[in-house]
Amino acid sequence: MPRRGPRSEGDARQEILDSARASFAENGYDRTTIRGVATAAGVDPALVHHYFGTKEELFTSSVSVPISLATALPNLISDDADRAGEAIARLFFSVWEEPKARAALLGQLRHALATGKQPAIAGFIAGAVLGRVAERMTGEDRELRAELIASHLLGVAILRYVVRLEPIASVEPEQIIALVAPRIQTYLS
Amino acid sequence: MPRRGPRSEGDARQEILDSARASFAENGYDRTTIRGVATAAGVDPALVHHYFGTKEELFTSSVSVPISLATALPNLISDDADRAGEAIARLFFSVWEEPKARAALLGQLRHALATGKQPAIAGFIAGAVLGRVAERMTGEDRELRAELIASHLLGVAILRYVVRLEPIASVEPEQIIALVAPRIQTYLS
DNA sequence: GTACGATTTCAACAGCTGTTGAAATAGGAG
DNA sequence: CTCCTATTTCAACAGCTGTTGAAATCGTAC
Repeated sequence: MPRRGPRSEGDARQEILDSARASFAENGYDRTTIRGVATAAGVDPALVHHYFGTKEELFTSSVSVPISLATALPNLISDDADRAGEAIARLFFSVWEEPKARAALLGQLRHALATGKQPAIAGFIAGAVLGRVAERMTGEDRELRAELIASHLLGVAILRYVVRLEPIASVEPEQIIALVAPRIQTYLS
Repeated sequence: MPRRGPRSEGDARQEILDSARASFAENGYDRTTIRGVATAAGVDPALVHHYFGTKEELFTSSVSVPISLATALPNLISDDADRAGEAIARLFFSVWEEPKARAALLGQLRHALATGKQPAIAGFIAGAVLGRVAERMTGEDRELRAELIASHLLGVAILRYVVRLEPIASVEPEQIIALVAPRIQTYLS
């Protein structure tokens, strides 16, 4: 079945993307090398530059996986206000426990933490999550309380997925949800 | 007044230490270069290696500032159990709001996050803080609840001092304490 | 003054990095 | 077969990195 363009398109390309995503998540941005990614993918370093341009573009391409967070969040709060905290916590883990999304989020998180610049993480956390949550909140210090919710979940993600501190790293998500959800709930109202 | 050894000891040495601490806190470990530290201190790069050995040793020397956390924590919990959450939050900010300690902690935090290895941050967070807190706690999941307290404070530190997300970055510490302390308190008992 | 030790600098090494341009290879279209 | 295009590799560049050893500078003791 002949087609226009390369027949095996996306073969080596996909392997490069997967290797890059894994390395960015595991080693962080600075310690990820083009040569390392190429070797892990079994190709020449120049091929990485051929498909994706610079290292920063490779990073953007590899950690950009569709996250259903932004669209799902508003419903959580408006639907059942009493269990919104639990719903947020559950959604948080449903995303982070998926291997591919976890690797992508780890890459973005470590990159934002390494550079320390707002644009990277502002569009990541603030834009996608915080804004949606704060919109539906009421009372004083809406934005600050929304950021406190984010800070708690962010800290959990770091201790569990980056630092892998025990026992929080190996415990079942439900056990964490049961503990965190009530505290999130008190921030919401 | 002649003394044995160099009379101006600790002059350039101290400037190197300060420049290194500032750079590790501002740029992280990987993006901190010996040449950059030397230039900021107004000395030759070789002098940095003369006083401190390798880059890792320079890092250890510059971010090791005495933190009063470990000794102060046990008292906080045993003394007034009802306000232990507030006391912990207040102690947390009393350390982080001091510029020199903040720079040192930022350096250690970014280093631990960049490498992702447990030894660095395990001895830092788990050893110094979590152990002391968990010791005084009662009930089920002591360690997990202690780590959840740590995760919240860790997230606050990252959003406020690393990412500098508004409004949490510019708000008065007391305002954050007033909101965070009650949630910490519920984790304790 | 000379001598000596600490402080500081010069110059350079070997290694790794991102990146690039040209060359080689493949596999289907005509 | 030949041609063409896409895929892939080779070889190398320029730059920055941590690190080192020898040389120079400085201040004090004698």
